[in-house]
Order: sequence, then structure tokens, then C-alpha cells
Amino acid sequence: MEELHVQITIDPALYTRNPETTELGRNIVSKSIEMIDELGFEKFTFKKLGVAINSNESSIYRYFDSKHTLLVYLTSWYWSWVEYKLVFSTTNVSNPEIKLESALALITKDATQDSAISYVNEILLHRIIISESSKAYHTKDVDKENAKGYYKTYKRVVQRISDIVLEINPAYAFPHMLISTVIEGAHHQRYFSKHLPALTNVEEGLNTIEKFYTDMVFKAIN
Amino acid sequence: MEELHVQITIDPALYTRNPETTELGRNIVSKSIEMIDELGFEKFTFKKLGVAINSNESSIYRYFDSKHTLLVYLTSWYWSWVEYKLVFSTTNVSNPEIKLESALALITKDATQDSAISYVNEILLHRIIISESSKAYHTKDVDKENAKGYYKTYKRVVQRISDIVLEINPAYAFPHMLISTVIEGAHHQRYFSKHLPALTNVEEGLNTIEKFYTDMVFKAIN
DNA sequence: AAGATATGATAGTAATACTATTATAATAAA
DNA sequence: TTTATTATAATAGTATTACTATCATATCTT
Repeated sequence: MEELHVQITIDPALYTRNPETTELGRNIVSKSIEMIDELGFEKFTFKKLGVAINSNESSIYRYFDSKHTLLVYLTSWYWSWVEYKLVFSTTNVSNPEIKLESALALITKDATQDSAISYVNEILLHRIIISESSKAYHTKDVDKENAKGYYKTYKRVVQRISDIVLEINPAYAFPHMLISTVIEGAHHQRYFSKHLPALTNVEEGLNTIEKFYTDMVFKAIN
Repeated sequence: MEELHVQITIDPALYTRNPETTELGRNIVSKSIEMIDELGFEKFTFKKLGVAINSNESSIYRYFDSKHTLLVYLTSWYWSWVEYKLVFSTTNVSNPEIKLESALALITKDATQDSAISYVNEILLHRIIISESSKAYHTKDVDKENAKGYYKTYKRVVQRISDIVLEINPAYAFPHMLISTVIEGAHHQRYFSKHLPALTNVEEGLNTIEKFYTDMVFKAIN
């Protein structure tokens, strides 16, 4: 696996002090990913995180003004990272079908292991996205937060893949619905396959999710 | 609209005292639906509910042992109700394509207004399902709760519609994935259309969600 | 060496998600 | 009709949460 040297830029609206720039900040991000994965978002607290990194609750609040914005920060980080990989794997590919195929692989495949940034464990982050990320926007404050740009990176990824769909079939009327259905669907199916298998037909090691959605998308747009 | 006289039966694992059997119980269910819709699940509390129905927090705890099981109860209620309507609208229909079409309409259409049970506002309940129901199973306790049968009714609905899919195409390999994708997808699209429209192509009053998923499903299984 | 800034430690607050106890009201059985 | 049973209400209490505020100390810059 080659290492990608990525500069992932997160909207300053999502933090009060940029965690990338200090060791404490990177520790907060790093350990919070581990702990949210382990405890679940509800049982994760800044106090526990402070203890785990030998720091203090009050210091963490200087980086993120709530547990919730930290979650939004992490999802935003994830989508920036996906966007980077998306651009990387689709530029200079002229055939839009092939572009769409790799885009779909990217959003439906199991966790990728390339370590772009040392302090972020992308496999754990992917698991958090699957289990917890819908909580980031299922809030009574969505509209306010959306206006502040909290979900920009997610929307950008959907837009980019929708554009590829339109390259293949400019008359297709529902590209955004289709792509957001695949993204959310892939997360659900991965979660269901582990916890509610009656809701899936996933078979271990067969890339079922990727195959299912790739097949579905190409049939839908033709 | 004709009135359906339904007997919706909820698994006793989901309550400590059956709320259907007493006025207080029905008030709890009724008002909690209104309040969760209005406040969102996080800001809803049993204390506030107690005040709203002129009762007491401690009395509510005799019906439901947590806020979380109340949410699971409500989702279970919702799926029982959907199951009833599904059976009602598909029995004695011999053509499986037509059966599938009405099943898909049922799970993708906007809130239906027939009042089967007086103390449940199905429109508000549908909104709760859209905005909050994923929180019912995105917990660290899913496996334990699944073993107790908490998600049975949801799984039964998916199973029933998957069976119709298999009637049409017995060789189709992913019926459960397809149907759970449609159900979750329809909820997401409805939520996105209100709060994150960049992720959809929904147009007001055109039944976009129903059309999109119906088209998608029939293309996928043929 | 002085000034600025980041971090840590401690304390405090209102609210949450409960549990426990006791009193009172309503209903059913003797 | 009295008694026993059960449901509800009222009150208090607990540990924890999600913060805010204050102040001391360590570190880094000029």
C-alpha cells in the first residue's frame, strides 16, 4: 500500500482551536476515535477522554465546544478523506463507467487500511461512521448546523459522484438520491450484517455489498 | 378513508406494564409521540412528559423502564401497523408485481392518515420513525436487545416484502438487502428533502421518492 | 527576564436518567 | 361494607453528564 500524503482541511466552524496543530489536539482526535468506537457515542465523555490521554476535560473543551461538534468534526474528516481518494482514483480516467465503478467501490467496500495521517485510525473511523454518524445530523439543530456548513464535505462527495452518473446518462433524473441511497445503504448493510443479519444477504468475504450496489446503480441509470 | 380496526400486539419485553390497557398508559404513548416529534429524542425526558400529562415521572417508569425502550416500543408499534396494512393490501392479490407495487408504495409514500387507533397520531409517529428510529438500534446493546426480540416486527416486514420479490424472481440473490435499502433509503430521502436537500432530487408533490424506489427495485430484480 | 499563551487542576451548576420510599386514591374481593 | 389489593402521586435522593468559570503553573516567544 502506498502512502498518501494528504492535507485534509476541515472547516474552522467545527473546532475552536485546530486540533491538527498541537500534540494535545491530535491526541484528542486520535483517542476519541478509539473511545467512541469502543464505548459508543452515548457513553463516551470528555471526562473519560481526558483521563485516557492524561489531560483534562477543560483542555478538551478548548478544542471542541461539545461532544456533538467533535462527532461532526470526525465525520467531516472522514468525508474529506473519501473525497481525496475519490479525486485521486478518478482523475485522468476518461471512461465514466470505470470512474463510477471505482467511486462505488470506494463508498461500498470494507474499511481501507492506507494510513494517510498517522494519528487517525481510518478503520476505526469507518466503523464510527457506520454506527454513529447518522447521529451527527439527526438533531433538532440540523438546519442551523447545515447553514453553518457542517455537512459540506458529505454533500461534496455526493455531488462529485452524481456528476459521474450524469456523464454516463445526462437524462437521469435522480443522481443525488441514488448516490446518497448507496452511501447510507452501504453503511446500514454493513451494520446489519454484524448485528441484524435478518435484514441483509451479506456473505462474509464475497464483497456482497459492493456487488449489490454496483449492480443496482448501473441497472438504475440505464 | 375507511377506518381499520386493528389489534396491534407489541412484545411484552418492550414494556413493564402494558400501556394499551390503561388511560395513563395510552396518555404516555400518545403524548410521548407528540413530544419526541417536537423536542427530538435527546431533549425529551420522562420528567417533562409527566408534567405534560399531569402525571409523575415515577408513574411513567412503571410502564417503560427507560426512555430508550419507549422509543423501541414506538418503532415496534409502527412496524406492526405497517405489517397490518401490508397484509391487508396484499392478500387476495394474485399478481406478485402488483403486490410488490403496493408494498413499495406503503413503505415509500408520505404519512398515511387513517386513524386505526385513536391515541396514536400516525403522522407524527411516521416523522419520529424518519428522524429518530435509527437511534433505536444504533446502540452498544443491539445484540443483547436483538436477542430479546426488540426488532422482530421490523424484520418481519422486511421478510414479507422480500418474499414477494422472490415470487417475482426466485433467483434474485439479495431480496433482504434490497428491501431494507428501500425502507431506510425512503426515510433518509424524506429527511434530506426537508433538511439537507443537496442530497436528494425530491420535488414537492410529485411522489419522487415512491417513483424513484419503485423504478429502482423493478430494474434491480429483473 | 518579561510577557504571552497553553495547559492543568479544581470547583461549581443545572439537568438527566434513573431508584427508593411513602402516602393516597381507586378498584376488587370477602 | 369493610378489607385487601393495586395503581398512582409526591417527594427525595444518587451518580453522572455536559458543560462554565477561575486560577495556578508550565512552556514558549520576544
